[in-house]
Amino acid sequence: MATIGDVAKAAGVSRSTASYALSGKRSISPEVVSKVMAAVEALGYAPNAGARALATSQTMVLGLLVQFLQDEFAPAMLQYMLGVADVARELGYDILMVTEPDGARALKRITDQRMVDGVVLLNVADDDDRLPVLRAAPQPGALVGLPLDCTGLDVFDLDFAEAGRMMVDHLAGLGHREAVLVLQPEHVLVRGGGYVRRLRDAAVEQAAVRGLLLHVEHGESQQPAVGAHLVDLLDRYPQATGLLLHNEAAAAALPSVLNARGLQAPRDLSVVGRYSDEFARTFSLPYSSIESAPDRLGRLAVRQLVRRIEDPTSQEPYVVRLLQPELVDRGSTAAPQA
Amino acid sequence: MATIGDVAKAAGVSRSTASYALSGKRSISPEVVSKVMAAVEALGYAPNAGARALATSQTMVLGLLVQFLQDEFAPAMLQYMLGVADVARELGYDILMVTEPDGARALKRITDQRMVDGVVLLNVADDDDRLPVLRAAPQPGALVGLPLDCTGLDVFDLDFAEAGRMMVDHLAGLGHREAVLVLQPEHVLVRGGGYVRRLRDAAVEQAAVRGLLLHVEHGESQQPAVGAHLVDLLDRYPQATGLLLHNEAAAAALPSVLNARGLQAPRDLSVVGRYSDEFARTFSLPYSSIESAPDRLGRLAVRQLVRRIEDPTSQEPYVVRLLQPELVDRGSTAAPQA
DNA sequence: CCTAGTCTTCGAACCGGTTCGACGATCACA
DNA sequence: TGTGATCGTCGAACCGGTTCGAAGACTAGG
Repeated sequence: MATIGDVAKAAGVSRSTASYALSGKRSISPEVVSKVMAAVEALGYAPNAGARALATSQTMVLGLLVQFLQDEFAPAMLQYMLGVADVARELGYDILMVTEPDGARALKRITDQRMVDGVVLLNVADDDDRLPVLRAAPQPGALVGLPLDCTGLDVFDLDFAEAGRMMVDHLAGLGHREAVLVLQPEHVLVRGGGYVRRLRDAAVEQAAVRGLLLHVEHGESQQPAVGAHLVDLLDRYPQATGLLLHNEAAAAALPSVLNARGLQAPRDLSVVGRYSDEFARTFSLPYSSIESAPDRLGRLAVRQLVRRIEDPTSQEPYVVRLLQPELVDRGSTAAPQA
Repeated sequence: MATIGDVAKAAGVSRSTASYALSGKRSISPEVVSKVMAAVEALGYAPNAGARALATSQTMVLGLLVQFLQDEFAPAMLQYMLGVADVARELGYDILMVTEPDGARALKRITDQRMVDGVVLLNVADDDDRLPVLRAAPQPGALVGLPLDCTGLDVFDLDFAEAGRMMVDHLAGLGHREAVLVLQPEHVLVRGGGYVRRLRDAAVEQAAVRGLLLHVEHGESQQPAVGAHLVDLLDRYPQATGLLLHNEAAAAALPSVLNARGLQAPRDLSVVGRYSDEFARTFSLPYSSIESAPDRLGRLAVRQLVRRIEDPTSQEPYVVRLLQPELVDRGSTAAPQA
């Protein structure tokens, strides 16, 4: 494989001149530049990433830490990843994907060894054990998911509290007086999934304000338990005219459950979910939902991360950006029947 | 950040001695080894990946080339990726994930720049434009997906022809005389998705052998077209008692379609799919199916790839391994009603 | 007592880039 | 005609590891 030394020799110049001709960091005469370019072409030269990383202490690689936790919905994670990968490439970075269960150790490894210039953490929990490692690392990091303590980090997430309020307002505004809120499994909350708590608490509070009787339930995440649980809920709350779903698996399972009972939304039940449009299309879900915008979050996180990488001296304060949720109307809600 | 020079100084030895103490490639006295270890611990030393890559010409990173093509089912891809990532880490490798639409160029970039020690290609098409690049690269590669020309590469895939035969045999064996086979969209075949062709041709041939009247149809991949198409099929082939699905989106959409018509499997229709068990659980699909074992394929590919990386002189012949499909019985087939 | 061999350790070179300081040539200006 | 910039290029050092050859100390054997 050709090195820059070979290129220099072929062009009849020194290594440093070849380097400057390629980088443009010093002025080099046009003739020399074109001779160097010709040599590059002829030899098929490509700079060695390791050598360049050593010399510049930049790898042009971003770490992407994903965790595929039991009880969380894997396909949803993919959308964050794709957003991240997309915009990273646009900005000239490659992605080192790390899926190890022990995220803290993996993070320590890739930052200590200088494999990456920065890191994006997905699936951040309230009290995520990766955060102390990230704060101690010399590379900057960006989070997708809001932890309890955000100091020293750029954080991006959906405003789940606002999402909870929106769902409640939407149903209350249509005149509903009783509804059921199906959350992620309790598991997820206990493990530190703060987004579940934030949506729940805000929904409960807003329900009180609007005079909506709201039954809060933790759902399941795997079939057939998801379906059975939904059936059970329909039995237990026969008065409820609204259903709020903060649980992908439950949303995906709902059509069959309603079908089996001969129920239709919005005729018999108004339904509002919280999932991405992409998800809705994949599962052909006919329910209005609050868009969770995973790819947008991933993109924002990378953009901010790269800004920090490329201007390390910047005193720009750390951001905690909570995206304003939007309700996508798919016509699954209406005023309750008299 | 501490370098090996700092470690050496702290331990009172030369850099080379420190290196040998850590790698164990030459015998070093136990006292010196423990002094070096202590220094490593005290300084929090971790070797710089770039420097090590430069010196050893090994990056301990594998490239993973994924393509998220329109009309192909994205969540299915995730499972291949997870299998690959898992076993790579077990073997000490990290994963550089590349999702660029122009896979050939991306592959050239990461191999030319020596960012990876080897490459796994997912989603390989009949006449994949990444293959010439891979064959010309100095690093070995492994494919998941069978192209037309396998020379010089290790290839892993499900035996789709056998899968087609198995589906047909299963229904024919139960006494069915007429069935519909729903394939991936024609798009996928035209683009070079050989697995569609292989399954189809084998199914058609076996249907002739077994005297089964088989209607071959290309399905859709997005809602609501998928569902509409299934409805249309039920109308067009009222005599068919069997349904074969080689199309994830169609499988996912089928429950609602059957429900809406008041049909049940296997009472009214025998159904056999071709998707992974993981997929079946996620979508709570009650249909028997041929397991496509994506994570197993990913794991096999990485194991073989790493074997090649670690023994580059090996004359071991290239393998083309087609996994024997297995039918997972979920009770959705029965003898046709008289 | 001398020599050959073993065990540890060290110094130097190398991997392939980037970058700094210096140097010679050219040019404008006094 | 001498002086000071400016331009283009080169050599050398450096990034942080690994590895080879050699050298010194010590041991064993003749």
